[in-house]
Amino acid sequence: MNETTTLPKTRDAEQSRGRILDAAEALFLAEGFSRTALSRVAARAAVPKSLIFHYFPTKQALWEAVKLRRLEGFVSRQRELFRRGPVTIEELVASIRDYFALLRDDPAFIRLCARAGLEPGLNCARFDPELIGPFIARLEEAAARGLIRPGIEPVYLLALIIAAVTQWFEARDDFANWPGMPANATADPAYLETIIEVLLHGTLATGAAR
Amino acid sequence: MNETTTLPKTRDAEQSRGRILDAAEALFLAEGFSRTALSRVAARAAVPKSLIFHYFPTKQALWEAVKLRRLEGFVSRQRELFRRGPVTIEELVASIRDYFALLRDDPAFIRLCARAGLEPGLNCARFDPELIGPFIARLEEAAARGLIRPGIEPVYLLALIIAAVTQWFEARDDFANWPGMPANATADPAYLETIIEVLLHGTLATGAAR
DNA sequence: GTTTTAATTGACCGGCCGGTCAGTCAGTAA
DNA sequence: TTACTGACTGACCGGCCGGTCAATTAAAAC
Repeated sequence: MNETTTLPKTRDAEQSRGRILDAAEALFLAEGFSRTALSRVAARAAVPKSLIFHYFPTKQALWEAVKLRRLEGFVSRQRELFRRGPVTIEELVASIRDYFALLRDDPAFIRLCARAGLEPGLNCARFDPELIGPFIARLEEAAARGLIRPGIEPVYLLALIIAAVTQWFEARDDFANWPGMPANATADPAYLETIIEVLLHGTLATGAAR
Repeated sequence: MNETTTLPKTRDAEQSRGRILDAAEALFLAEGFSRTALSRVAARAAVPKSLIFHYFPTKQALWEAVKLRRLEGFVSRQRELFRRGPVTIEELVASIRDYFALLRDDPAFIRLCARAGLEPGLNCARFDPELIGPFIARLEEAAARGLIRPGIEPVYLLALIIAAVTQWFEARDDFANWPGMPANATADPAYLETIIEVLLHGTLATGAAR
């Protein structure tokens, strides 16, 4: 009967705020912004609804806060990953693997990107130009060194790489219905190896193949 | 003053239904399902709100009808396109070009896929297994004939191709912000040619390159 | 011309939901 | 003790929105 044991007895603003954000993130990602009633967010966070308005002026602001929190984590990891662009073939391959793992290990982020992309304003899928710029520059450098076959523009090559990885996770459930497509656990690495194989052989100048 | 001239005086069920579907599609795609009030759909279609319920039992049913109508058109064209899988290299390239053009010329469909993909139920991006099956079979045939380099599984290759094309249009606006990325009109064909180049050279067995 | 059918209309409703507000309560510093 | 701050609460509201209904009218069937 006494359910107050689960509730935090001590007043802890940070924790309360965090609980609200957790609940909101879960519900927003599961059912979308408009279909999530703040009353349900409050229920899930085990706080009265009005407490939400104590921390966030409006429902929209709560959504922004949710996005911001997720985005910060992702961007920092992404930045870490992309800071040094690839110079050698091995580094290029490693970058692809890292990015693949980044998305694979954070499935909620994919859904958040998809939801956010439909709305005006912040778009999580967007890479910072400062982030993507150096990466492209390194690719152009590699092209100048004759590593990449002439005629292949680095911008589009990078777009292709990112598209190949991103779309895999966005449409994984569709692909899963294809005849001959195994379960995720085995399809993930198989797809990764395949695209690396294709991209490398399709990109590298003849003679530079590993 | 007299604005009834724009309204259809004659009773035409099919036309009324069509107007409602048109208005609903435009608003649903622009703002999403939950955020679109039926009153606004009615206003845009220039019919009383209750007429919507004459044709569609519920708001959800209206959304399903919108999806179905778009999907039918797309699927029939897609089916037409994919019926005969590629046998020669030229046909494979032609398939990629066709699919690219299909998405490029129907931007609303992309957004519909994105919106629908977030909801349980019908998923537009999904290809029929009966549609994808023969296509994969042809690719496997080509692999058996030694046209495709060994070690490349046709399932993943096809996933890569579709991912490359689909994601380009889903994230075009993000890519547009990259340094060195031209406007859509010029980026579209350039990207298409690049991915064809990469995919072909990455896929074909040595000696089979065009 | 009469009957039947179906398209069309506007008035109306009940419930839900974002947001408000007037306060209470727990910690804290003097 | 007291005064004060800010976290916290629950009751409440106004409006919007999906959905209903009874009535009306144009077309079709006879």
